[in-house]
Amino acid sequence: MLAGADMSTINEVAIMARVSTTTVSRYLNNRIELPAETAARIDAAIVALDYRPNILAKRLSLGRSEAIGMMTPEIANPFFAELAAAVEDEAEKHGYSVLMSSTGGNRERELGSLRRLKDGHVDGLIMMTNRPDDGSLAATLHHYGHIVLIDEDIPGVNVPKIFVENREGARAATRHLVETGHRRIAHIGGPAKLFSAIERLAGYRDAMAGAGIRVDDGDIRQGEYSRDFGRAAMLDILAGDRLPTAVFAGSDFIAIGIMEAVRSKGLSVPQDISLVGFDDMPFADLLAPGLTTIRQPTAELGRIGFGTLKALIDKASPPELTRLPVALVKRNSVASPRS
Amino acid sequence: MLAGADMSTINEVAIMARVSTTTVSRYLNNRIELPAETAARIDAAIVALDYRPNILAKRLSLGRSEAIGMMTPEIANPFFAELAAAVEDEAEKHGYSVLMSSTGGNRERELGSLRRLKDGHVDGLIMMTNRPDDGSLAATLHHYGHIVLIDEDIPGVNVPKIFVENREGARAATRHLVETGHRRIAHIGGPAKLFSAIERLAGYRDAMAGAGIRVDDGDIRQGEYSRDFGRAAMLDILAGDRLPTAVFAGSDFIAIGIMEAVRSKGLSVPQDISLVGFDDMPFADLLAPGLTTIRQPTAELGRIGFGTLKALIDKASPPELTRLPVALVKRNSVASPRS
DNA sequence: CCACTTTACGCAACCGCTTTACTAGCCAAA
DNA sequence: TTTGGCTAGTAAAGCGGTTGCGTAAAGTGG
Repeated sequence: MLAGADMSTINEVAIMARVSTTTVSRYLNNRIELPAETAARIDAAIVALDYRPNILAKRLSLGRSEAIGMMTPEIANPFFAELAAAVEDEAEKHGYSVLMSSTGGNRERELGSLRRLKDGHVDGLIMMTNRPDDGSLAATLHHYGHIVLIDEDIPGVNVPKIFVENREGARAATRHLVETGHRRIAHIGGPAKLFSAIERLAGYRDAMAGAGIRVDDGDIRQGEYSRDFGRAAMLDILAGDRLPTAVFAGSDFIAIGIMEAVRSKGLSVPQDISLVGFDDMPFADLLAPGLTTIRQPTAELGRIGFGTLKALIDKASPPELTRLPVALVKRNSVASPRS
Repeated sequence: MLAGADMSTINEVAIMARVSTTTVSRYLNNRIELPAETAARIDAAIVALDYRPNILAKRLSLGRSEAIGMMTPEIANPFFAELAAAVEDEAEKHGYSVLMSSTGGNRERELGSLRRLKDGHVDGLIMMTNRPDDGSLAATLHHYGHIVLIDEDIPGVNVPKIFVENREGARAATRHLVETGHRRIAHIGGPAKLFSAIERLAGYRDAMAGAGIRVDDGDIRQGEYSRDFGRAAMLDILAGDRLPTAVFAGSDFIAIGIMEAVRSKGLSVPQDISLVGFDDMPFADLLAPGLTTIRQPTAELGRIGFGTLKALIDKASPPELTRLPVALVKRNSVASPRS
């Protein structure tokens, strides 16, 4: 049975219930109170006809699509996938559908996503990005409504934003290494211009300063949040003379690269090098050793993201900025330094 | 600028171009050929007014939503995420949106997904499942149109299906172990009633038979496609007396569990136990050692899945069954057995 | 020059729901 | 008796497209 085939309409319900379509519509949308008897007749008609409102008509009439868009750089990234699942879950509860769109960091596709918003495919958009904006996105965004930024900032954009406590998390990660006895701790982090990477670096510096340790700038490397960069940066560090005994990685992907580099030199984690990551990707505990890392409240991020967007759509005024706490997850990639 | 705010309509375009809306509509949908001059007037009006058709109106008028649904058990599973990305990519090219819905294997949510199809939220549905159906889903599905089954079968359902060569892949995996010198090869696979697991087991038996090796039924374990089951099953095997020198795992998740079990007994992969997985999950090469496994053509599965669904929607007759080839990916989890 | 075919469009109904503006009927208070 | 205020609805105009019929004007063959 295909939609539209022999679906009954609100009009048929009205006729059978001996009222007008207006009444049925109002009744169904709780915009009127009817005497029990009338209501019962309508209910009966609905059941008898197996009536379900034609959502396409409803949308046109209301001018709303009852769908939101979700733009991620890469849906195949487990972090985004988990986030997406949470958003979808929450959206469903409120009668919204979710249109995914992974841009692969492609400007064209990002604009395509925005066009869908403009063209009314969706009522709002949850945006995620993973690379610094040159300002062009920020400039464009002003022309659109109902946008929420999640996880990563696009500076200069005036929309509600939801981030995690990057700085606090980085501080906790670094402090954990310090408390385990490490003094020489390197940091291999994300893009120097990327919001989250900046915050994480700051947190690292906080903790080092707090412990009274001077940071050698050669122990800080910034690049992509990727495994390849992690490997390359670590190899470079390992090629130096005075080696760190621990590394705080700006992401779990970077951490994996670091592990590879360490191993390739015949060293091992955590015996020779302790390692803390960031993100708690689903694979973090599949690794050997399990990766000690900072867990982001992914699902929470998604839920709150949707809630914020919905508030926007409903003309409420959600908070401009929400920060979500992170937590240190201890596994087996950290040990005391060899004395 | 919000959708609906001050968007111009087809009528305004018509007036400005001094034609009727009918003509504009037909022109835009290539249902009419107009003299160059008229066409130019319409084009000019469209540009001048920045006109873009109201998709909500179009959908109502056409009775189509120009969206498809995609139902996965778990979008956070990287395999599904990759598949989803491919589907979305292909759908976008054809002007379709994709509504994701991850059911978590929950019957309620599966039915919710189907309801969306019935209610016209979407024009078609790509279904994935990961557990045996008791027949109830199969029974329900007959009432719906435009459904394509992907990756995993629901027996008794009469819709186009797209699977990978499970049996052939399992055969290749097992043969690879045999060729590396193994004779005693265990198989820890998925649910005994699940289509893919059955096929993979058959492929394993094929290869063993082909090599003239008798299979001891105690070397075959069936359970969930999960890490936990893999670990438990492997521990059980390791607790026995005559140990296999290699294991063919029904999925990469199972393989990870196996690795853990092997390690927990002080043994190692591949020195003591060789291991081949199935799926080539993105994390397969993050592991140490890298997991030799069978790669599924995930993106292809998504692309063909969408193509097949679109054919269905367009009243074409897509093939009832499509099989996609798989390939052995050699990494470092297989070695010759100790002599 | 007439009948006939194209060419180039237009009229108006329709998709199914929402919503504004209005009313018929009844009761109570002045 | 009139005025006013409920209660329980209704009629009809959208929302912005698509499309089955039609038709006037121009071209064409005989």
